[in-house]
Amino acid sequence: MNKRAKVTKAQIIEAALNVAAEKGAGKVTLDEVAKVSGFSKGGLLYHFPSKEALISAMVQQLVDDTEAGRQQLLAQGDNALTAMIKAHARLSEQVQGNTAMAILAAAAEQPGLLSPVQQACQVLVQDINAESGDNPEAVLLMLACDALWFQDMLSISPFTAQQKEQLLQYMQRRAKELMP
Amino acid sequence: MNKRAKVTKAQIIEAALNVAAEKGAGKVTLDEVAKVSGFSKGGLLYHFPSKEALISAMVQQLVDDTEAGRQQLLAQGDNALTAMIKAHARLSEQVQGNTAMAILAAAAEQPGLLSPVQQACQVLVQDINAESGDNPEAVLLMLACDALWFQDMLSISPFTAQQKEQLLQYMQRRAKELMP
DNA sequence: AATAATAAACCGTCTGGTTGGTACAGTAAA
DNA sequence: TTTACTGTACCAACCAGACGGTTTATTATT
Repeated sequence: MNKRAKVTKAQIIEAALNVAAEKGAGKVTLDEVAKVSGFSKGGLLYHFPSKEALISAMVQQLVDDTEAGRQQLLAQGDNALTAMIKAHARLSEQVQGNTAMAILAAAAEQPGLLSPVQQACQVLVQDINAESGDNPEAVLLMLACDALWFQDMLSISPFTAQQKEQLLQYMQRRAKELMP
Repeated sequence: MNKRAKVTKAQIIEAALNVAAEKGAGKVTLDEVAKVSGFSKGGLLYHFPSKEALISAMVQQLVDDTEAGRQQLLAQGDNALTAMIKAHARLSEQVQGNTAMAILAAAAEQPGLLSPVQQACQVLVQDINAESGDNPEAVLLMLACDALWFQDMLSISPFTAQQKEQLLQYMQRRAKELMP
């Protein structure tokens, strides 16, 4: 059934994300994902005809989740910058640490699987540029936010949780100033 | 001999970086590095007792190179922020694109190999905070610069080369303003 | 409603290939 | 003679994917 298949696919992706988060990006193997998800390897390959397809789906889901969260914040009245900052902060907390690192590292094996991420970035830049009147300060804020996220992703953040919190608050204040 | 060994090690690391840049992070195998470097697999393992040791050396070299470039700029009279921005820009051009992505992705397989990177980041933040009088704007600029580098690394930059150039120029102007 | 037919979802094993690493005998240089 | 390798042969583990078979759900037929 269509619905059942969707649920199964989601479960497999979730399992893959867990494997990546817990064992590291290099350990995302079909066998391991099968074991964790509870489905068989054959079942995996029925839904995702190749490992690449699975990783691609993982990336897509991350992008979709982030974008959905951002849209929700926009609908609540936040400006593009603020929404982005909040969405990223939320994502950083979501699964403590390295879920996304895993995806990116896995995707790095097959360059090109990150193109959905790039597209999402482009949309973001356009939104922010449009709303800020091409103010480079706004783009800088966006980039700084990205960097915090990248650092968390790779567990190389030079900041304490407290410092990061202060930074994010400062950024949100700044975001309100910049957006008319 | 010590000198000869050093040269050989450097050649092996360079070969490994090339493999990573050309074939992707996941394809950095001992056999491939041996083939590209011109040394035998036995030779590799003589100098780097494990793959982990090799990757660790790759990361360390990247960090050292970047830090050396930054120190050079500092010695020439640039302030900490400007030096950092220039050093990153240089690094982005250096090997067109994905050398560093490869290192990071490879390192992601063995979490913890990135700790030299984290340490380097901490030093950077301290330098910039000290020199700017803990101005959060300076940290923001640094983060934005980081983000540009991360984006290049993963080939997900939403900017054209021209746009990035303009951004970097804007950032350098801003850096001069912020630094007394 | 019972049954048969068909398709979708899923299982578990097998295979061919790759990988990191070992062992070791031998060669060349310093 | 020690250091720096070469080259080969080898191994155990791992891995992606193929494959044939089995169960479950849906549809068609009687």
